[in-house]
Amino acid sequence: MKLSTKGRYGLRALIDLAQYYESDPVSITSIAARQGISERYLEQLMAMLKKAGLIKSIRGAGGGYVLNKDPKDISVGDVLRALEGNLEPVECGGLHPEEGCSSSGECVTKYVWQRINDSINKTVDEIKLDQLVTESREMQGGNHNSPIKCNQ
Amino acid sequence: MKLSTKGRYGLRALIDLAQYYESDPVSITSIAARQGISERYLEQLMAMLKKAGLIKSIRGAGGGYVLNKDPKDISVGDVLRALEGNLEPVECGGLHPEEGCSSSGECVTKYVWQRINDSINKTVDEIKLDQLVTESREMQGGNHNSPIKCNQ
DNA sequence: TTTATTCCCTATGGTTTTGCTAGGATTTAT
DNA sequence: ATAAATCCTAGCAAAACCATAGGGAATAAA
Repeated sequence: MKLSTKGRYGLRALIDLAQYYESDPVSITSIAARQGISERYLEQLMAMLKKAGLIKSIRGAGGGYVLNKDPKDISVGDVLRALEGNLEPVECGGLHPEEGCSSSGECVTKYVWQRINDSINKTVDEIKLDQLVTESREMQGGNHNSPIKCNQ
Repeated sequence: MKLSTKGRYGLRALIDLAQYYESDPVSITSIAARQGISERYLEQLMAMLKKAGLIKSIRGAGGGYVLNKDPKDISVGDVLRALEGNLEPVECGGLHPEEGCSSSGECVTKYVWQRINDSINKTVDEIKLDQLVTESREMQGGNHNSPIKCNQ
């Protein structure tokens, strides 16, 4: 029941990127340095986010990544699902009739999984990147320039 | 971001057990047979549930397990946490000051993880075993005696 | 045109977790 | 005694996780 480093690092990277929305492309090297993440690993995460249409890339010197949408139109859910697959702790066949769960009719836990799945998706979809950028700017009003050492 | 078989099987087992609340002890063998779970594996799950104080055991012939509390006082959260550890997808140091996250001050994602954690815990704590037992009885009003083949 | 910078793609390997299986000990009703 | 149960520990194969690594291709600047 844990979110992997994909989701954790990836969200941090995308919040970082969102701070530069509508300015020059941001390189993996710079994001990795600020966030304390392996460049090579971050590459793979960025590829997934690109594939999901959340960011686009500019190749060559001076290139990097930029957001593909306004930060207010990207939810934490979009980011995490792009990196982790669906966020549902239980993929119950009974919830998706087409997958045909043989005991869907007499299954009680089905409703439990449904409620958990819904609550997670609702929660992450309510939070948009622009809110996080704002909060981040407020925090960094002070003058602490220390690099982020947080492992989350 | 998946619930392991511990949580899935264990919850089913405990709902099963809750159907026999205030009657004779129920053996692992019978629960395992009804739920289609390995006996030997279920043993280990029951040990965890016992350690958490949710059930108690009666040893020897004719023994088995019984709930240790009224089903209305056991939440799905109690069961899942007993089996999976905490249900928080991200254990962020910044949320538990005593663990001392060095970048807690400037960390934005902290609030994201907090909201996800809270929503999951809230959801699972709202659902009590007695509700599930009731729902289960309503479903089985029909005459479908088929064994459960659901893998959840 | 050359060179440095940057993203792109694929493969590989160590570590940890998961999902059991197994053996044998202990307790209790008959 | 015997059978029916729980209890306790160990072990292991498969999968998932978390990177690391090598080389290629595109682009911009010198």
